[in-house]
Amino acid sequence: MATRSRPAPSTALDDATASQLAQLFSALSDPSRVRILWALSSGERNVGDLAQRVGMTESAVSHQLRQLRQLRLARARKAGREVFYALDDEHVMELFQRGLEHVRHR
Amino acid sequence: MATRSRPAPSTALDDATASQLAQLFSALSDPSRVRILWALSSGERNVGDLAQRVGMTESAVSHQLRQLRQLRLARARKAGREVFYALDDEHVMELFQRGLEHVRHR
DNA sequence: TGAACGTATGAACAGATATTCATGTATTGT
DNA sequence: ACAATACATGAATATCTGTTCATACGTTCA
Repeated sequence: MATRSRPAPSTALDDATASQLAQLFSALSDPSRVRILWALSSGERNVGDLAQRVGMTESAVSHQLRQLRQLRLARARKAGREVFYALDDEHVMELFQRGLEHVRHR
Repeated sequence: MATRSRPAPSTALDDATASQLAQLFSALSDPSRVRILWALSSGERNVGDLAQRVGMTESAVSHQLRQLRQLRLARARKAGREVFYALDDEHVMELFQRGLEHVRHR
């Protein structure tokens, strides 16, 4: 059996990249946003729907969604007077899965 | 080609788990901690060494290391008057890799 | 056109967080 | 025993962050 190799960062991490990484994880560092993103994992949702699911006011949800949009974690699609939000890519859920492994594995 | 399936959370996310997830990501949401953890990825380091590498005071590093210890992201090994820190498991670097994919992929 | 609806936005406030500074504790060397 | 070293800790402070509240904007319906 081969030795289990590390993920191997191999290279140095410059300040800018460290900040970008931190910013990304920062978007996932709040329970409300985690629940919003999780709710989006099952498909598009509009703001009111999200607000109801996560138990927040629409305003609070809207504020958080803006942040998620800016970090390209969620994207918006306008339809009439509603705005449907969706995950922008699969990375978020992958991060959640990894995170859950750590949390559950204590 | 088969349809690319989602990571599929499948189940609901209770508040406690959402908070735990958020707490984990919160530990990775600061540039200083990111750099500390990254420095640890190449092996054990003592506090002074870390402080020098990331350009922080030993006190500041020590404060952050406590947090990382409490969240089981880093562990300490005392040797004489030095304390060597190391990553507590591989999950962190896996999360960093995924995070970098997102950051670099825009 | 006017009212109702869905969402966004800005200001304000409360709570969280990172760093600094001063000090404390344990260990080593003389 | 004393001084120096390595690290930890608590308090204080400045900054950041999430929510609320009031309000504004765009859309639909009557």
